[in-house]
Amino acid sequence: MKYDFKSIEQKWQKIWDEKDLYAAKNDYSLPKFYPLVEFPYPSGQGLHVGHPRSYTALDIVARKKRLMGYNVLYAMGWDAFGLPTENYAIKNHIHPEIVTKNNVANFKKQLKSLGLSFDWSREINTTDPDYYKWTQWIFIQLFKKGLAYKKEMSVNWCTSCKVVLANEEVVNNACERCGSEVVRKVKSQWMLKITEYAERLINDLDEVDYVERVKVSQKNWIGRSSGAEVTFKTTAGDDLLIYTTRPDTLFGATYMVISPEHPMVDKWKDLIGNFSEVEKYREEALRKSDFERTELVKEKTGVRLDGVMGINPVNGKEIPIFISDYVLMTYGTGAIMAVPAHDDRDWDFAKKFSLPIITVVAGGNAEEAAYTDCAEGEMVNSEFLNGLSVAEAKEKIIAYLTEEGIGKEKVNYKLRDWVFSRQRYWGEPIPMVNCPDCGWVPVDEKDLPLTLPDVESYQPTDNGESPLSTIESFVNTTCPKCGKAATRETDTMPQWAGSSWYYLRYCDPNNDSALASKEALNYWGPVDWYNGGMEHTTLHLLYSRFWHKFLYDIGVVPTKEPYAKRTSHGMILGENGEKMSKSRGNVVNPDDIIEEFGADTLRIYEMFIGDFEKAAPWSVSSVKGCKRFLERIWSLLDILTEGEEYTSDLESLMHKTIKKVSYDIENLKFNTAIASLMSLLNAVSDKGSINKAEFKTFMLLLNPFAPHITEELLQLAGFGVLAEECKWPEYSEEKCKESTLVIPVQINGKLRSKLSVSADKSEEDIINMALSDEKVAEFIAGKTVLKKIYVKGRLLNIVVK
RNA sequence: GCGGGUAUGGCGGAAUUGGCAGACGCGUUAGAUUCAGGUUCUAAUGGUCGCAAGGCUGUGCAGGUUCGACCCCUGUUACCCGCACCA
Repeated sequence: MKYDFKSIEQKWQKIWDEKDLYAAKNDYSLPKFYPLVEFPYPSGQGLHVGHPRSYTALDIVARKKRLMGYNVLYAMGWDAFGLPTENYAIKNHIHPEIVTKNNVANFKKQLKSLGLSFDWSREINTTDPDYYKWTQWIFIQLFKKGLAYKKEMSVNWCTSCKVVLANEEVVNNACERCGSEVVRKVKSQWMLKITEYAERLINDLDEVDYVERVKVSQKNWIGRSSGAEVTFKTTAGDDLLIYTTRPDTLFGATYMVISPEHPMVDKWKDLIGNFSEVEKYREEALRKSDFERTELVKEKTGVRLDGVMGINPVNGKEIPIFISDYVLMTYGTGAIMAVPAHDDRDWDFAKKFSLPIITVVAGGNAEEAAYTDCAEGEMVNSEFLNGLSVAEAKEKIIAYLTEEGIGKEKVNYKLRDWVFSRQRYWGEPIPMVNCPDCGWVPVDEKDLPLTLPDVESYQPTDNGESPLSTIESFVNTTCPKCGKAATRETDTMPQWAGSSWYYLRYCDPNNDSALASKEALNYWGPVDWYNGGMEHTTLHLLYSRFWHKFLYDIGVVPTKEPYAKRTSHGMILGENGEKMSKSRGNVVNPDDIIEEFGADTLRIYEMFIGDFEKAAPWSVSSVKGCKRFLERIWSLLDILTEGEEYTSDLESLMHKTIKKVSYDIENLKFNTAIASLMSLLNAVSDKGSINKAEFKTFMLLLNPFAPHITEELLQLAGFGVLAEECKWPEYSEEKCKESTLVIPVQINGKLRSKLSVSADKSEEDIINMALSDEKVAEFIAGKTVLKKIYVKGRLLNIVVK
């Protein structure tokens, strides 16, 4: 009989669907397991072969856990708001809702053809008003707690998308999505105060099981540094507040630098002798993009403010003040003290402007370079700090500054607040009303969802306002508080909003009185295992952790962290080793692979392709190899014999394979799990027969990877049950052991012989056997045996001279 | 520049975490089956010397620790990813 994958896969997908086999049970007494994969943006291009890598991996975990008796919630949905859909709608004059609907239908068909065991009854869509009702509800809660606020600010404006971008979405001063130039523009924006959670977002990483590189990138993104804020007096009378991570070096501060945007520059206009020069520099700096600023990294620029001097608070010395674009208004206080002896940037700057360099930590050579890595050094030239270590000096100076009232310990973060407004149509309307008397008032919660109005044109306006601003019936409303005429906010939310809490909705997707019931959240939360791409490890992960923590604070969710475990898969590259893209012409369409080789082959291949966490290039011939493996599995039917127990020559291998596959699935080592199943197949082929007990175990081990063919084979072999009704095979540690061992014998670390011994032989026996072994004897003849090292069951090394 | 990572056959990758390097798969070669192509089967396959038994050598490079190093330490090179003067 031929392996007809097409009809087999269709048959079983239909059966699974009809039996609703993978629906998570609402029986909260069962042990639960909640795996999660990032829900896709349903783009017009359809599924990419990268998607199934993640989905199949956790599908394997989900299927295994079900066989182990867990109640598993594995669900899928659509992160469907977003620019590409809107742009497509504008271009083709089709409502984004229709575009979304079509794309979703296509994605769903594709996902189903992969045989993924999603609970489709829990499907969600961020553009569904029943869903975004709760996205809006969360926003209102944030507003009520003072975590959403409006701010007039200079924002990144994409000249092509005509939209404000978050800092995080700007890459090299170009728009992350379209690559166009980004310029600065002042707008009033809704902001979310994620910075208030910075400390907890770092600290609570200790409580979760994330792969290390993900933790590191979260920490770097938040960027905590601890130091001190110090007040410097000036000859102008005004104070300058600076931030430093090295307050211990205060005696080495020989000048100050403030950001060109610093408000004092204007305030001192009349005092500054060279103001026209200063103004010119400032204009240049403002015009420069961040990218240009970075390109100038080698050469420091700046202008001294003539007529104003800073005063070092610890020794009263007057020091010059400069403006320079290497100091950013957006970080710290926008002003620094410069210690050229112990900071590279300050050193470069001091050299260029011939400023004094005072060493305050002994050990370096201030003439050649800044001595920055000086934690071990001893303080010098620092009056009451002399002789102390850097750490002691830090402590003492902070105590001194605090006592004198001129400074205090201070922690800073690179993390900035989240720009939450988008001037686009295809997003969740921000549910706020601007009342001339009451100010910003949230829409009454009972009036949620505030739905997107139906419009003709989604074109963004040239002045940068949202398309919603042109719809009077939407804009004009009454104040929910006082009832007077008022206007609505017309900006919409960013795509990150809907994806920040979707995993909560899966727990209870149809609830219309809460985002999910308490019982459901208590039972399912937190997500046990979340897998996704490395590209989402800073933004999406950080935003959703922030929202989750907020929801925890207001008593909505029971856990501090949303995801107990987070892993990341590597990218699938084109056959040429480059990133898959249309322009490179190396895109592989999963539909074609399924059509030609079948879903099981695609699943096996994507899991076998290499280290799950690393990028791997596509290879058509390897796909064929995986198909060949399944063909050989299929022909096991021809050599199937009766038998209720494992046969003695396969018993140990069966147990070892169960152990290996079980371990590997839990540890992201799908490639070696498959390799061990291939080895088992080779052993069975060599033997020429497989009995029913062995066959059943084999099929169950393979089932999570290749569910269709294994269901079919189990049925054909007369088991007559769904894999789902079976138990995951168990192994015994005792039976993994072989009765005879092969002990390699080394002489001076070089392999010289191998001994085949029964497993119960003692160390002494083995050494004696080795010494009388022909080859060993040859190599030790005429030499003195110095040492015999025996590693139990592993190896024997004889050291001779 | 900073942070993280990687380097193993012709290719993708294994190596129980200091104990037989190259599992498993692809590719290649030879043979069998086939009218032929494909499929399937059998065998070989890091390099090198050798008719062979076997020897030597081999995990980016240079050292070191160890009975023993792909694995640990020091230095170095190349590449990939992230961040961009964060005081």
